[in-house]
Amino acid sequence: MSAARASGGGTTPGSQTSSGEAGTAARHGGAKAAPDKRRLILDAAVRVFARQGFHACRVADIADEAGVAYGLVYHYFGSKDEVLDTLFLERWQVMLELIREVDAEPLPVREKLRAIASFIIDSYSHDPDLMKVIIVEVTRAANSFGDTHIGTIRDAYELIGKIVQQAQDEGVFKPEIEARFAAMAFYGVIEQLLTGWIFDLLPQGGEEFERAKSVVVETVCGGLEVGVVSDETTPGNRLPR
Amino acid sequence: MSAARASGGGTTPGSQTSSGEAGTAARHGGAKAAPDKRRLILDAAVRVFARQGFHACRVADIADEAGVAYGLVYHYFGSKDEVLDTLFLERWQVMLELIREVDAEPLPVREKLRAIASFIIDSYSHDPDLMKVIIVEVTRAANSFGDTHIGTIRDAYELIGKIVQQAQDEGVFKPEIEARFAAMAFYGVIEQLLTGWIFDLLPQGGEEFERAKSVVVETVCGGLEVGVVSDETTPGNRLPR
DNA sequence: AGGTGTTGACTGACCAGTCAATCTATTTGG
DNA sequence: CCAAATAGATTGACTGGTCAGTCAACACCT
Repeated sequence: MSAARASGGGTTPGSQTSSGEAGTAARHGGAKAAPDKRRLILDAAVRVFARQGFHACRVADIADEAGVAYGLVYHYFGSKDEVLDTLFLERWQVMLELIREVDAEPLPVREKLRAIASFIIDSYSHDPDLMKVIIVEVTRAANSFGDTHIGTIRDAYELIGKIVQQAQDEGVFKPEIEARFAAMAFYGVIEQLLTGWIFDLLPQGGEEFERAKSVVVETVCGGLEVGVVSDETTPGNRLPR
Repeated sequence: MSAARASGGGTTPGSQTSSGEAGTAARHGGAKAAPDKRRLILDAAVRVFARQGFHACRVADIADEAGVAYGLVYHYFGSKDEVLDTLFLERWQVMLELIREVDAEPLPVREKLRAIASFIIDSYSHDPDLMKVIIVEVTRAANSFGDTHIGTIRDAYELIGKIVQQAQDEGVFKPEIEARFAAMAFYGVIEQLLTGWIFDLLPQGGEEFERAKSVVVETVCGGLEVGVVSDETTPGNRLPR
């Protein structure tokens, strides 16, 4: 939507600073090289949103966390909403790009889906707070933000759907499960795993993350590929009472 | 099977009277019971929360929608939060009950999981607004409500996990995918489908709902059952930049 | 001097929750 | 059989606090 706030600074959406405040030292010749306050505010916002939630936190909390004055937030962003918008779009755009790249390469479906799952899970592994904010405050917020960005979110589902569709055309995936549904299922498994980590319902760690990637691919592809016994004789539907 | 003896009105989605404490005035044995204002308020709240979101709506909106005075909301509920809490618990409790019942019966895993998926999807079909509110405002709200009810939510995941575990013990499901993960995957697929309907990303309707049930069971069970070749090797990792 | 970055006190709107008053039904007791 | 007493249900104006967003001034560069 509106946006256009995309700051002229050539920084690609993906190259965010990774919270690497290690280099507090001035790396810019002079002694007091001004740190990028805009970035500082964004990174602080991630932490605050993740900790308190978007609605529960005040703009002052973001400013405090970033160590800047209240008003500066409004110098760089038009509103509190815009801060969240920026965080979401910045990250989601990178993901869309990756999906498009993966899709373009000549790989078996499993590999493509694995690459996507890996990217999302690695994103979480790399910056859990950011992914938490995106999922909790945007992706699942049917009112407010989810509604605003629904188009962008949909793009991802459709791209994944295209990959599934292609696999069906090639005869690798069963045709009877609609591609759109399958895409949602695939994404749903990933998001639920992240949710499990976010809520501390599942153990976290490098090993778990790797295992999770396999779970996603195994589970979903296993159920979608042809040649598997499907003795499912569509039982009479049992409605829950 | 079916679990007919579900205490009280039953498991059918919706139409439950105020469950629990404040049954007060309602026990009018006669035909035309006085309108239960408490229930009226709860039902109105579902509509308002679904339409505007919990945070975006005012208590006055709920009162207006219910056609009662502002103060009456506080006569029946201690706070705005408590209204949402009540809605969530009321529904989630029914689901937990159903899962326990299903688990207790001697059925093949596929049937058990299908019964659970059916129940949730039928719940959505019967009262989309309520399910939207529960998913959007509670289940995925890591801060605020999600945090409050995390224990109750976890119960559901664990019960499903137990079902998967049992299937693994019986040799029906592969043992190498941890039951907890599989349970999350299963639930994730369902929730994502609901999300798709909520956001209007997937077509809705009786037929689609039935198809969805099959997708869930097919997809997840297909990937979890034994007898499938797992030629998965080499995780080619790709870190997000 | 002029521009960009930065500050934080201030304000105006908004809204959850309170409360005293009013209404309605049920019970008491005369 | 009715009136007064009691208890709960219902009303909506009001309050107290919160907070997003504004703005005038100040700092620092070129």
